[in-house]
Amino acid sequence: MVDLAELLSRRALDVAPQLLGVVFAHRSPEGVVAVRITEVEAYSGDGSDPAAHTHRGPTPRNKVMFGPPGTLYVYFSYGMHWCANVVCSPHGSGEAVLLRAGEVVDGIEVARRRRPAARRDVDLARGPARLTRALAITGADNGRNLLDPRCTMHLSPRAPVLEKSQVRTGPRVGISKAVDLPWRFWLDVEPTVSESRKPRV
DNA sequence: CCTTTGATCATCT
DNA sequence: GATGATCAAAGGT
Repeated sequence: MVDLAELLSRRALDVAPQLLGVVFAHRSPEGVVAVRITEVEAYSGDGSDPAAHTHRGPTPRNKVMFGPPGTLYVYFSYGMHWCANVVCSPHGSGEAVLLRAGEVVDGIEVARRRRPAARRDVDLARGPARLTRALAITGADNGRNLLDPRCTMHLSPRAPVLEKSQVRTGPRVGISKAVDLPWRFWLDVEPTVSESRKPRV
């Protein structure tokens, strides 16, 4: 429905729900793995979001988050995991959307090999670090731009039309500041989003 | 189903 | 020196 470059030219809070249903594909020597995004979180760079990595200004780690829209911001978490964000607009504002979960829609055999601990296929990319592992995203990919046609990773150029009732919102996960802001978005009736993380309304 | 705990280290204070 | 945008295994209910 919406052109990708145009979509990413908006604020993270607007971009986040519109990334739901978009397919993230990564081709590598092992083959292509593609994931349909089912859960995201917005991190705002306007100073209103103390949970954002950019809240205290640029550092060596977060500098790519201040880059142009479409940049992939990948950071190392809890001493062993990678998590991936898509940088939003305006350029330099430090806004991004964290990719939290998805459904593997292509390359499932490769994804299973990368995620041997997953007991069920819905667990392959359920969780931000599981998603990066299924897609083989690491710190080496930090700073790549998804809008660059030469990039081995890309988002499907058009987002699907979603029923408004399909998009749910709630608090973000795993943070200690701004815990009440409802800036997490996910697709309802989604087995790739943990039931315990779907607050009742 | 749920809760607890260990793993493991870059980053920032 | 403490924290953290996490995960998986283990044990309890």
